[in-house]
Amino acid sequence: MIRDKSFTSILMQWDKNENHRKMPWKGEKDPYKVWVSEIILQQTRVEQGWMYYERFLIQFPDLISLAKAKDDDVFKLWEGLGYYSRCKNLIHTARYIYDNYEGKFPENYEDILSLKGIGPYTAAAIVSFCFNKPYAVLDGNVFRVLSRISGNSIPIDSAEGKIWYTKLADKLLDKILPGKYNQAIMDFGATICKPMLPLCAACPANNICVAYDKTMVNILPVKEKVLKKRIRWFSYFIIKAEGKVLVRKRTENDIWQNLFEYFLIETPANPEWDFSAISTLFKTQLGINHLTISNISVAKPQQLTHQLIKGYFVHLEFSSMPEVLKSKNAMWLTDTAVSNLPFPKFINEYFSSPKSPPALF
DNA sequence: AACACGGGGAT
DNA sequence: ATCCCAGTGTT
Repeated sequence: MIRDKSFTSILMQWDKNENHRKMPWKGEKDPYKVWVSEIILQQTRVEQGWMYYERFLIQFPDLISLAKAKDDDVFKLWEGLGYYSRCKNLIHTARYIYDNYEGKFPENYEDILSLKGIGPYTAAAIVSFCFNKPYAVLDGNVFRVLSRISGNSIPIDSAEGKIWYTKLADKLLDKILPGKYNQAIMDFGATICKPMLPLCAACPANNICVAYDKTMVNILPVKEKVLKKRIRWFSYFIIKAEGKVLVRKRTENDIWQNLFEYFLIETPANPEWDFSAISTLFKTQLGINHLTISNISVAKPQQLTHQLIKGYFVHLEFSSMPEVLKSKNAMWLTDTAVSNLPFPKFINEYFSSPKSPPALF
């Protein structure tokens, strides 16, 4: 077992003298801003979230402005950041605090933990950073640092591991300066005790680090869960009629919930569309005699955490809006209206990347 | 307890 | 290719 006190004092000493990491939200005490930063940073690299944080606070500088915002405007700011349920919960919780706490962010750990989108990590971060309360954060950085200094190979994603690391984190927390300590251990994990190629030779804690002593640094922390992946085939039909295009909001319980998309046909395998097959499909399904396919492109595949999305983009032109395409969430919109809506990267990529020449069959 | 949820950067 | 990132909600 490691000598608890020494790690804490080593870390605080390192933070005071050698930690030069700077971030826009560091030292922030406004719980609204800290909350926004922590939600943005969930499972997201600091560098990736940085600009999103700054843009978010310009448009929604306080909780009131967020509570009164339109959903799609907030999602537009979140566009491209991923994990869109974070955005949904952010809106929901802003309105909840506005309605139930008179717009003032709660300061009690349990109250904060009960809010949608806020789990143990984010609640601990908010109360320690803003109110200096003694709650230890436990994120990917902390798991890694604690696993290595203790030399523990219990999987960090097992139930047993979570309990064990929670206890150790609570024990090592600096109870006088919990906010400083929490910030320090995450900075330390991000800059010294990195996942790959950690800077062990320069590490101020290498003399008490069990993993370093036993040359186990490269195998810790241990994870037990293996990611399952699947391929999905999305064929998008960009259907235009009377100067407008068919768009719908993704409301189903699936990826990209609350983002928008074009008319989608998902197939269990590569559909290998060609002009004739698509024409037949639409003529039979829609009872339409005439349609024009102006273009078919192969989509750039997109790798998500559990899924690989592949597919096609097909442009169709109708002389008038087909009745059968007026479904529940479907809307016919102008290009201007469409440009203000949030879309998945899979779709934005298609429109932003040069397609010369179009990848035809 | 197991699983889904995005996108990007490093190795 | 693979891993992992200032995790959380759902089933």
